[in-house]
Amino acid sequence: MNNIDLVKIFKALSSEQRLNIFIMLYEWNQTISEGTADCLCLEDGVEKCFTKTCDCLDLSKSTISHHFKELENAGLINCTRIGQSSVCKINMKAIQAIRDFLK
Amino acid sequence: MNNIDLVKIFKALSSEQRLNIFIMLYEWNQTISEGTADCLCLEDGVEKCFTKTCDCLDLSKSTISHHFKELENAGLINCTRIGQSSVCKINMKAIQAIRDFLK
DNA sequence: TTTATTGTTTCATAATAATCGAACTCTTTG
DNA sequence: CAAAGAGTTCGATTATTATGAAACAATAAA
Repeated sequence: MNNIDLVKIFKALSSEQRLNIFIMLYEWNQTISEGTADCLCLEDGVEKCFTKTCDCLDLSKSTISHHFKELENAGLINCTRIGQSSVCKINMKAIQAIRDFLK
Repeated sequence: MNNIDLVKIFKALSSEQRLNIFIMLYEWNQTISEGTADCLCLEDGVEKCFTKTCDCLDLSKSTISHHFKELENAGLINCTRIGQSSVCKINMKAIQAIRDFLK
């Protein structure tokens, strides 16, 4: 993990809205691994993460779609589409890279 | 450490130049704690960090001054002036906050 | 096969951030 | 005290980012 990658990660988390989105996704993923999720969970990811995020934030879906893309480009999440649902997974390697920062 | 504080930290590290500056400061601080620093070290910080940074980067000192200020505002470093020298210290609490991210 | 639903992409705009030169303050040195 | 050195602040410019409306594609439902 070189500096450029960390810059991409830090940049992705440097907007309050995107950090909010990321934290929500992270917590939803946790409820899945705990088995307490209140949603259908496909392929170990959060189902309908996009819709759920739109419900939680006062932003247009267009903007939220842009934010998802930035988180994905930074390698923080992986999103796929299953039917009409967007399924979203946290990339724990990126999290680990943050935790290893300057260690 | 709430989200806002993390946003400030991530924002401060989200520019390639500022991340470079921060990593240099971090490493200079380490040479001090190892006792291998080649400079006079005042108050457990890096002496002449500003001048040294200006020597390492192709940026105006005005711009570098702004970057220092942003790192300081984010709580990542603490700078003081001793004589003509700017003395700079890494705030390890901020580093720890990053490492604790979503833990 | 229409009609919703879900999300993406394009385009434009407003807001932020990065950068630098020049003028400035404070400190040291001659 | 004059001159030089170390950083800061101000003002302006350029580059980047955040945002949303509208058109779009893909899927599901009626």
